[in-house]
Amino acid sequence: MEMVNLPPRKRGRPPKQAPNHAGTREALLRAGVAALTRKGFVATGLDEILSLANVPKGSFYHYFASKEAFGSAAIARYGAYFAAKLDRHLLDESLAPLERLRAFIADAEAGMRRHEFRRGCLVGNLGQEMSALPEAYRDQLDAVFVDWEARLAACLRLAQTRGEIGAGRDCARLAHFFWIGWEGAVLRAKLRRSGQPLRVFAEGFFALLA
Amino acid sequence: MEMVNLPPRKRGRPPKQAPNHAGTREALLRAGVAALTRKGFVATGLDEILSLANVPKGSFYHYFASKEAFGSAAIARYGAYFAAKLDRHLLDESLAPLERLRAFIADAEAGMRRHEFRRGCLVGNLGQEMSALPEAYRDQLDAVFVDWEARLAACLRLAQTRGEIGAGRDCARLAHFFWIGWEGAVLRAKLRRSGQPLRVFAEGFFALLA
DNA sequence: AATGATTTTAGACTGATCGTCTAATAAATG
DNA sequence: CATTTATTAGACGATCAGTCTAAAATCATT
Repeated sequence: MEMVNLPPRKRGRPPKQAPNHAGTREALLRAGVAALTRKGFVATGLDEILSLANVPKGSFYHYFASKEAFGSAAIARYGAYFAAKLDRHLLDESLAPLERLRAFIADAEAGMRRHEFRRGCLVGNLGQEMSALPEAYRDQLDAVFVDWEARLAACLRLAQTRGEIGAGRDCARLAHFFWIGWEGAVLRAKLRRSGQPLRVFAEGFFALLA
Repeated sequence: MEMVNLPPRKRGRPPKQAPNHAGTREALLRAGVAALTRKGFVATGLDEILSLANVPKGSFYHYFASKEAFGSAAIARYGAYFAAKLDRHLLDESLAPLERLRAFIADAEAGMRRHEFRRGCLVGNLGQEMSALPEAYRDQLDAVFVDWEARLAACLRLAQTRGEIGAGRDCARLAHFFWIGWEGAVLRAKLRRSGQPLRVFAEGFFALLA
């Protein structure tokens, strides 16, 4: 865990000088993302997030209007965090395009292994729970997938111009295919506590490109 | 919904002659499978299952030791129900092997559409929730996947003997790949309320076989 | 420096809902 | 008629998301 035991929060208005400013809100979001990535929305209680972040309940409702609003912020945070991770690999000019994708996949597996395959994908988790969630999450979750797909599609198109993928292939569709299956692989990896499903899916995907 | 408004249950031992309510346990399981398929384990309250099945709360704990035991029975029930559905298609000798798989996929999509894409796969749902579930579910859920994979692998091997799949391919691995990705496709179909992700994944899978 | 406004934390409290359990009831059994 | 077996009614304590009041620490104004 990234326990960050900061000095205990003090009551009252914080000093303007100390850039501790957004610290509490940040800590809540970090703890929330971790919890939602592991257990999903419904199974995660506020108290759990609170004690994980070492923040009292009164603060939570100062920074967020409701659990629903908090979840929405957590989705946005995770989507952006993951998009950055994607770009770090997919725009890495020191590698050939498809090698970048492989690097991302290896990174993702390492990340899951680091947490003993107890954490999955926040977006996948909440997508699965959608029937029990605020309807407003639907479009937000879908938009995150669309964003990730666009980043992957760009990388695939680059691979295409370099002849690593046949000229006739629809890269947007391949990217769509990838994320559909990838979420299934993450689910299965969590169930089996193993990176093998990730590798099986990746191998199949690359075979499909060839 | 399959509402079955029977006469209200009476207290005490039921008369042997009138087995009108011999199906209490059945009704609970049916309602439970429907609820778990839609909302997963954590988000499904007992009261919801109870009112859906028109069964009083006291009865629940007569037939099941706990919610955990009930969930386990629901997994078994769903696994068997789905295996039967799989066999109905994959063993259909009036079709070529790969056409059988296509028939199953079309059936599954029709099933999801019938419920407006609000229900997904019970095993996928609970797999995703695993971090918040009784640890005993893990092996049970995995075993269901292994079973489904074996049935698909047999069908693929048959296709292989008829030349529909290249002789060098590992059918067990292909079947594994299929179920990994299929669960992702179901997840996505539920999120988008559309059968398109199912078709995109299926198309990719068949392209992989060719 | 004194005052009042602003921002944040403390944590008890509420009503709803959760899973579980005990006692009561009704038929079967001998 | 007494006992056993099968089933249900509803109470129970725990926990949930969310609210509210008050206290505390700083800022802004003078």
